[in-house]
Amino acid sequence: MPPELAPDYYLTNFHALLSSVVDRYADLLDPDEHAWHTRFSQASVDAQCLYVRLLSRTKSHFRRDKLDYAEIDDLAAAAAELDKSRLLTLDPDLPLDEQLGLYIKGELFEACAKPPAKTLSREALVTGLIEDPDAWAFDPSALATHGPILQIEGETCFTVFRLLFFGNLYQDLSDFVLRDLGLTAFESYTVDADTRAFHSRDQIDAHLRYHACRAIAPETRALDAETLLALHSALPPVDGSDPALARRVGRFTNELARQLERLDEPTHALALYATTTRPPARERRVRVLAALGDTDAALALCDEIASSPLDADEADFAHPFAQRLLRKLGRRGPVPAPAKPLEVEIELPETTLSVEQAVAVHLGCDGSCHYVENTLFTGVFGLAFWDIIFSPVPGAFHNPFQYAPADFREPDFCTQRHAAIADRLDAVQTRDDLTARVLDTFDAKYGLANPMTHWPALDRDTLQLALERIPLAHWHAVFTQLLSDIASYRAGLPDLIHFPAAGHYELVEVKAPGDRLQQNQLRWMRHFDKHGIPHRVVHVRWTTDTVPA
DNA sequence: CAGCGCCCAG
DNA sequence: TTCACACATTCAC
DNA sequence: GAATGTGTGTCTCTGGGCGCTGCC
Ligand SMILES: [Mn+2]
Ligand SMILES: [Mn+2]
Repeated sequence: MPPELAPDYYLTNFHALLSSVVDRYADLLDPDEHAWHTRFSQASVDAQCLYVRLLSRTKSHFRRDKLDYAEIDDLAAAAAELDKSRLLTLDPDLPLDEQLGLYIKGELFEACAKPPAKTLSREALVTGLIEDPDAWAFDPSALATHGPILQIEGETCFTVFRLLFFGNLYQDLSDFVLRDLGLTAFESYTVDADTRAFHSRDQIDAHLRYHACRAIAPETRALDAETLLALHSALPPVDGSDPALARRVGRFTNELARQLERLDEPTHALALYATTTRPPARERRVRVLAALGDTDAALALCDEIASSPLDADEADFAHPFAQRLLRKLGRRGPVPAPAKPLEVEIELPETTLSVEQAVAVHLGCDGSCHYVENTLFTGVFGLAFWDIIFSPVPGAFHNPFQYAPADFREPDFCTQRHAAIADRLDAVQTRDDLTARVLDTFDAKYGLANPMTHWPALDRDTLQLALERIPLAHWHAVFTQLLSDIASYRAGLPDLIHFPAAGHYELVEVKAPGDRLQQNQLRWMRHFDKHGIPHRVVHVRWTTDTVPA
């Protein structure tokens, strides 16, 4: 049973957000934002309530006759007050399409003296009204009888406050509610009061510009070349001082450039890719250069990537691609095939289960077999290093609603915590050490949001069995690889873990007919080979029903 | 009137 | 604020 | 075999109301 919230819960949360931002960032707020904050603070409680209610909703315009909040006594008075303090605008001039959006289909029909057939869809009705309002003798004043329209003001100010509070724009006031209802739980790390996430107004504006660009084009697949280039030039410049923004801008740039490739604009795509180092920008540049026939440039860039790869994908890409390119020119011999993992084939009757589950059932006849994919090893990793992940490194935690430290996705996340990580690896000398730490953390932290352990997918008994069967050296080898590049190695782990009745264990990657090993799966298997971690690929062949029933 | 998608509240 | 994986298609060798 | 695109399940918290569509 969820706890009950106070009737003014949302106002309390809003105040908490505002004062946190003003306390921390007063010097970075612009005059508009200060004035907005002052006007809100001076409003009556009823007016504040109404304002926060409306600010929490997705649209910007509301019909007053549709609003009804139990805790607001005189809604009309509150609206009038907000209008006076310019936090709302009563009856704004609205473009017809936005105005029509506030009324249901029946009301729109009633506003037409000569309405079309009722079978007309809402969409067609609205389109028709916009194209030719006179055709159906549409009378806008008939809509006004439903009462005044409220337009919310100051949304952009609140956007800035949200950005400063959360560090992003996808979290909002509902995060407070979800926490207070116990629906999400965050680790109680120490929030860093001394290190600010934003250091200058320019930095804030850069984030806002990025988010504005992103908001214009949620689907880059639909855009033409001109729009893609315009969007790119509208993006804020990035330098090394704001890696979080650089990551987002880089990601978006790659998306724009990839679409330019699809539109057969390779030169423009190259230019965009060249503005970011975020993978796979360099890999895409190599491919585009190769396709354009500029082999020398492609090879040079391959060398650059190979000598300083930014992630595992880059490392795996550069050399083989360069070899293929050379071979095409007849400059080198064939590429030696990389070592192949142990592969076996089994025959199973078709089932309604997924192929992974079918094989799990089959192998489970001997001992037990579990469909864990990435969840087991990443989950144990998260538990073994839990306190280090949430350790109060300067600038890691800015608000109580983070599932991970701010720098978790940065390449230097581990180097920043290197000493603690090395100590932990050192301190875990026996399998019992590891088991105790992992299970204790599992019990103590169960359900808390975190970046590595996906609770619903992690079964405690399976976890315990894995800790009993997998030697410490193997855990170490997996942890070390994850630590080398968390983003690249958090995926690609085998589908199943098999615990035969006789003891030991084996990791099993299942492949249905037509499916093949992916790059990240091969990468892990190379690592398993190196460390003697038992694994195999099971290819399934479906039994052909030759015997009639 | 069932089914859907969207929006909202807590 | 997706992401990870499987599966389909196309092309080239 | 390589590359690309697409689909699916899983995430975000969940139940309820509303507006709309389409079928009977
Ligand atoms: Mn899988
Ligand atoms: Mn598989």
